[in-house]
Amino acid sequence: MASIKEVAETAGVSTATVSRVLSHGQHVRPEVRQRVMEAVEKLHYRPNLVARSLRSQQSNTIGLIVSDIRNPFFTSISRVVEDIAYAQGFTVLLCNTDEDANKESIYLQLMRDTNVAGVIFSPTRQTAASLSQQRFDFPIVMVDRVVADFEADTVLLDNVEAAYRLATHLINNGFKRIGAIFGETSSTGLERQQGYEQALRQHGLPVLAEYIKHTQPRVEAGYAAATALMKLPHPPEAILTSNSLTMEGALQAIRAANLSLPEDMALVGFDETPWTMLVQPSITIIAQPTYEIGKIAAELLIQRIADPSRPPRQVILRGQLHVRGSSAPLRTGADAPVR
Amino acid sequence: MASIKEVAETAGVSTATVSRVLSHGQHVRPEVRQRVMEAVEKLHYRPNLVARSLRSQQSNTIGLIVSDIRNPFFTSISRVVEDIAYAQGFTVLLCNTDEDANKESIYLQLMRDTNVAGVIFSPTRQTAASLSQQRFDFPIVMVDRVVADFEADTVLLDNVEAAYRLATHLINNGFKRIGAIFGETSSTGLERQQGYEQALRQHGLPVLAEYIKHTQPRVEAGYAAATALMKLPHPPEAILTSNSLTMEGALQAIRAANLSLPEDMALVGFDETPWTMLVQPSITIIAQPTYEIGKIAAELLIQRIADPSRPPRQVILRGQLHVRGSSAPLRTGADAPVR
DNA sequence: TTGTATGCGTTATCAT
DNA sequence: ATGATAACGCATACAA
Repeated sequence: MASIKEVAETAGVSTATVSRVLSHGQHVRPEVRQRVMEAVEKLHYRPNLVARSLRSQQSNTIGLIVSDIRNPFFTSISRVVEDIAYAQGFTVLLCNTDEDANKESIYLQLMRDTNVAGVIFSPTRQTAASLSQQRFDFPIVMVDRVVADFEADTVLLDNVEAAYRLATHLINNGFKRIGAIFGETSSTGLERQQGYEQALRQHGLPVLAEYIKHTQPRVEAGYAAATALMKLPHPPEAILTSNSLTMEGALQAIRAANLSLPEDMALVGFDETPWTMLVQPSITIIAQPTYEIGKIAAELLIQRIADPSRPPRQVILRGQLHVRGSSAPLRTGADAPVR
Repeated sequence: MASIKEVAETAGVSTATVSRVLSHGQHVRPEVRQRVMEAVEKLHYRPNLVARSLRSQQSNTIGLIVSDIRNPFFTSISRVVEDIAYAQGFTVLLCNTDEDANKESIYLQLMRDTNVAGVIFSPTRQTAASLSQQRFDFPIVMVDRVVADFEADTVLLDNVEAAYRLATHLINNGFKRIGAIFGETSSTGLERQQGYEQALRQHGLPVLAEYIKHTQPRVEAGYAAATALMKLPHPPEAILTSNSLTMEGALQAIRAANLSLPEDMALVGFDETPWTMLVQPSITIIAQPTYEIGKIAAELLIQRIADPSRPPRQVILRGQLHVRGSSAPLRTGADAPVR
């Protein structure tokens, strides 16, 4: 690979001039610029980004730290982030943490070592709690999850409201005993639990500890939790899940238990996935505006990279409730179907 | 951030010694090493990876270039690749190309500029055709798709065989008029078409051009193609799709047309996704060993980074046929269900 | 075993 | 407007 030095030589100028031409392009005669460009063409010269980064103390890489790219929510976020990054000349370092605080810490370290321009991060509660005591020399945008006492741009769903709406929908459709499965590792799970409890209380329904499960955001965990719920002496009539992975597990469990949806067990959850509309009945969900979330997060980050002094913003988006068959009203009395 | 120079000073040694301690750790007295380590601790020193990369002319970053991370196949591959990379001290640069040769070329350029250690690449046919005329100063492992006249480690499914098996399964179950939707941008689509045609011919069935659609690997494309197939004067009895995205679209189209699966229209395809087992009837598919594919690709790459002279390997894996309800035998005559 | 000095490929400062 | 040169942080050849 040709270096800037060789370009300078074949163009008959100094490396400084070549650099000027290629960077800002100011203060250089058109004729000289021409010669430089020709040399660049001829040698197929490409600036070495590593050297440039070392010298300029900045880079065009942004880190994306999420728990698992296979979670449809993060799959979608990742795609958008990469899109925006690409459009703005940035490149994306992908990091999966599996909700492991240790891995989060290691990746955060890596971000320092590698001199990234900034990071988009969806931290565990554990990491979120310790973040305020740390200093970073790059901006971090929090996505999906909140971090207390930490000045950072943040993009969130209004989780309390969304879960409240979801639970209220169930209640309005006649469900009274509503089990729930929340993520235990993230602030998101906590907030959604709040919304769920709010809805119950407001409608005079009891909040039962045995109806509330906390799990990792994983299919198997959802399956296990739903199974446990169904095995209760007095099982719930509906299950509310807080992410698509546990929702998937819960659906599998309901099927495995040979219960019919929604007569024997209703099911609602978060996140639009390919299958919520393909299964029958289709699943009632709160769709998160993943495109918007990712887009805003990436844009906030890139803005802050450009202007580190800009005051942090917190963007809170609203989910969209899609009412579908899995939570259809319970029919009782005369028009109830024969079981 | 403390630099190696500061560490050297506070430890009372030269930067060379610090570097030695931190790199191989050879040829240095235990006592001195101790002093250095203490200084490192005290200053919270971390080596600057950019500087290290510039100096050593290598890096710990590998590029992953795929068409779309949202394609479940690539989602899965990406996760495994990142896992293996992490375990081996590498980091992953994620690149989506949208089957766009231009974007592929840009990303390949970026890989050069950024001095990556290697790349895992799933190229379009267009790029694959021009790759043999290019030189890269980093190893590339091809995944999912073949590249002619290019010496590179490659990890593939036996696509011809898999599609052959899938089509044969349909034929054995009594389906004679089998439509198909193949990806038009990749070698994979072509190979699967071969297997499909082989199966038809071998069973004395005609290969009809109007039954074969070529599309982008996208849900909407699958929907459109399946719809076109169903609108044919003499529509097929079954549709074979070559990836999960078009399969999803095809299923939507079949539902929209109010046809019942598999009586009015059978459906089979590639790739295990959450929903193939959740929809009813569940979908017959060839499951690709995505974990294995990603793992082997990452391992081959890392091996080659360590030993560039190792002869290239081509690993061809076999898909697994999961027979499910969407391709259940056609019943005719006495035991046919009332329509 | 340890230190000195050089260079990796840029960009930026300071002359000219 | 252009060039010489230093510096970014590190690793290594060579000398001691």
